[in-house]
Formats: sequence, C-alpha cells, structure tokens
Amino acid sequence: MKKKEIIKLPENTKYEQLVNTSYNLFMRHGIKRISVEEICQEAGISKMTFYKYFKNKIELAKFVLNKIFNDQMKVYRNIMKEKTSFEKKIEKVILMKHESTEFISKEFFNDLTKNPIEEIAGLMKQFHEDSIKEIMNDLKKAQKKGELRKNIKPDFIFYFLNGIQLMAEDENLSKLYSTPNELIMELTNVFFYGILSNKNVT
Amino acid sequence: MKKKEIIKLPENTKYEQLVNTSYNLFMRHGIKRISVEEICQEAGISKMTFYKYFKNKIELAKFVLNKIFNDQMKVYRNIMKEKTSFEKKIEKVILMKHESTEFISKEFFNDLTKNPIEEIAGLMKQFHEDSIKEIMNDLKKAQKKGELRKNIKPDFIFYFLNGIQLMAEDENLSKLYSTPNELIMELTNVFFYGILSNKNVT
DNA sequence: ATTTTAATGTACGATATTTGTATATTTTAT
DNA sequence: ATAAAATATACAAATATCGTACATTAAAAT
Repeated sequence: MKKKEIIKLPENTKYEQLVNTSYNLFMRHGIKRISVEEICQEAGISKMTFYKYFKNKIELAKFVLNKIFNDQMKVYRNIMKEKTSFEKKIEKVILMKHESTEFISKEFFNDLTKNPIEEIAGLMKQFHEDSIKEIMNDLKKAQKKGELRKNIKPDFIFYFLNGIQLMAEDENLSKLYSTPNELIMELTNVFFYGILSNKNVT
Repeated sequence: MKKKEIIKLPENTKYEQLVNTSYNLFMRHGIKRISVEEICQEAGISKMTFYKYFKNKIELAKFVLNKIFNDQMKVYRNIMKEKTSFEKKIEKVILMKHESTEFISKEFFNDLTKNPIEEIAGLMKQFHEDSIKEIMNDLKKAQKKGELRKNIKPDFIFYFLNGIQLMAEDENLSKLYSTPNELIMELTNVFFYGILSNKNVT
C-alpha cells in the first residue's frame, strides 16, 4: 500500500511559513548560501515537513522564483492597462523593475547569473523569454499607435533586449556599478528612452 | 632554515583588500556563511596569501571585530569630549550606536550572539566589558557633576547594562522587533533616558 | 477511547564542501 | 640572473549538508 499522492497544498500555515521564510532568506543571501536546515529552523518546521512539500532546495527555489516572476508580471500588466501615455507607463515599469530588484541582493543575482544552478538557470531563461514576448507584443502595439519610432524593426528590438540581458550578466560591465540594480536600471533606461519616438522623427 | 617570522604587515594593498572585503562580507552575511575561498576570490588574492596574514577565518574575524570595536569607541570618545550637555552627548552616542549597527545584518548579529563561535564570543564579551567600564566611568563623572540622579548606585547601573546586553540576546524579545537594531535602540533609549536626571529630582 | 493522520526529533550513511598545506609555477623587483 | 613574493593547482583531512528511516509525540477523526 503506497501513500496517497494527493497532498492538501495551500493555505497551510506551515507551508506558507516555509515559502515566506525561504523567500526572505534567498533574497538576502542567494540560494547557494542557504541550507535546508537553516530554512527549517527559521520557518519553525521540521526537515521532514520540508521534504513533504518540496523535493529539495532547488524545487523550492524554483517555486519561489516563479512566485516572484508572476508577481512582477502582474504589476507590469496592471501598469500597461493604465490609461496614461506610453512614455509614462514605461517610466513606471522601469521604476517597478528597479524597486522590485531593490531587495534582491547581489548574491541572489549572482546565484542566478554567474554561478547558476543548472535548473534555476533554465527557469530564469524561460522567464526572460516569456517576459520578452509579452513586452515585445506591447511594443509592437505601441509602434502601431505611433508611440515608438516606426523605423525600428521588431527583430532588432528583440535582439537588443537579449543583448541587455547578456550585458547584465557580463561581470566586467557589472564591475562599473556598485550594485546589479544600477546596471540593470541603466540598461533598461537606455533601451526604453533610447528608442522612444522622438517627436520629430517619423 | 625556517622562514622568517617577521612579515611587513600594514599598508599592503593585498592585506587591506583582504581586510576590507572580509569586513563587508562578514557584515552582510555573518561569519559562518562566508568561506575562506570566497573571501579570497572577492578580494582577488590567493588562498596562500590569506594564510600568510591570518591563521584562519576566525583570526581574521577577530581582527575585523577589533577594528569595528575600536572605531566605535573612538567615535564614542570624541563625542564625550565635546562641550555640550551630557544629555546631548548621550543622544549622539545613541544615534552613533544606532547608525553603526545599521549595516550589521541580522545574520552577523546572530553569529555573535545566538550561535557564536567560541573564540568570537569571548572577544565580544571582552569588548562588552571594556565598553561598560569606560561608559561607567563617564557615568560616574556625570553623576558627580549632577547630570544624573545621585540616588542611583553605580553597581545598579552596571548590572542594568549587563541586563540590556542579555535582553538584546533574548530571542523572544528580539521577535518583537523586525531588526536587532530596533531592539538595541529601544533598550539603550530606555537605559539612558530612563535614568536621566529629572530636573526636579535631587 | 481508539484509530488515523500529521508533524517532529534523532540518527545516520552518503555526498559535497571547506580547510589548511605542499608543490610547482609565475611575477616582481633588484 | 637571482631572490622574494604571490599565485595556481592539487590534495587529504575535517566539516557540513543532504535526504531518508525510524521511533515518538500531537492532533484530528472516527
């Protein structure tokens, strides 16, 4: 007789405790530095309970990252729904991006880019592509509405966005900034404001 | 033929690099979480060089803590030398204490109190006693000058200060505050302002 | 009250990481 | 060219972490 496969998932206090504390710990110290036992201690649960909900630390990290990503995209979509100018929206998005990465420590960022755990790296790539797709869509719409220069090819924008991602991962470039946030902020800034339709350009 | 025992210590770039980066890493993550290799990588030195200057991580940590303590005491003494009212000085000291612990992460604090490495704990105790002694002295002086209530026994103040230290280490008390800083701030506040001479009291 | 279920604590072998040192190589200054 | 200082690499020994098994306790359901 095997054990039941169905586990009542959410709304569980222990479960939420686990997710929340690991979220905080990961944010402050990255994934590598945090041990399962530390998470359990901090969350006030036993190790066995941990392994009931998550196969291992990586799975938990993936879940947490998912949460972060989805939360961010939710905010992004809400901003895009607003009825202000495209320029204002972009401004807000940049600000949002900046603020949301503000608690993300250098070590967390490094865990995700420099010495990434294989699985996590894949997840991050997925997230990146998804967000690119969605943003691209919005950009195309904006272009049609004349809020962006018409003479920029969507493909160019796509590769430029990828370039930004790569640049953000370049440690030589990173060295020029005291925090990853600064670099990312700068890059997105250049990206968005650099391609904003000049009022005199067709 | 043994190697020379004398090593030219300071002003060395590598040496300073080592001390500074470890200071930063310790502050952000505590001692336990940081490995020697990580320090070396971050500082851009080899492990061999590390072990030339410091016997091990603990010794380095002790050195760094020493530096922090001495720097703090220097600031304290400078404040005490000023020619304002005792009340104002205390205010400044509290502020200084608060600010100096502001970069000290929760994890660093925990390393020093909750699960302390034996040697480090001893050092911290020493620091604590030294500072108590010095502060006590200043308090006695202030008492003589009538800036503090005369009817408080120095011994009481001594034990009260110890009590503060203990309270700061009590994790049940800590839970009431989001950061250790807040708790410490509160405690010192109560201590200093609670015993400040009421203008109507002899 | 008794049974089921869920959570915990302890212990443990298997891995993985970290430590501190030895050795050979490279760099720097003289 | 030579000596002194720093580095890279490799490594055994010590530690830490992982994931699981088992016995125990706590809570919930019957």
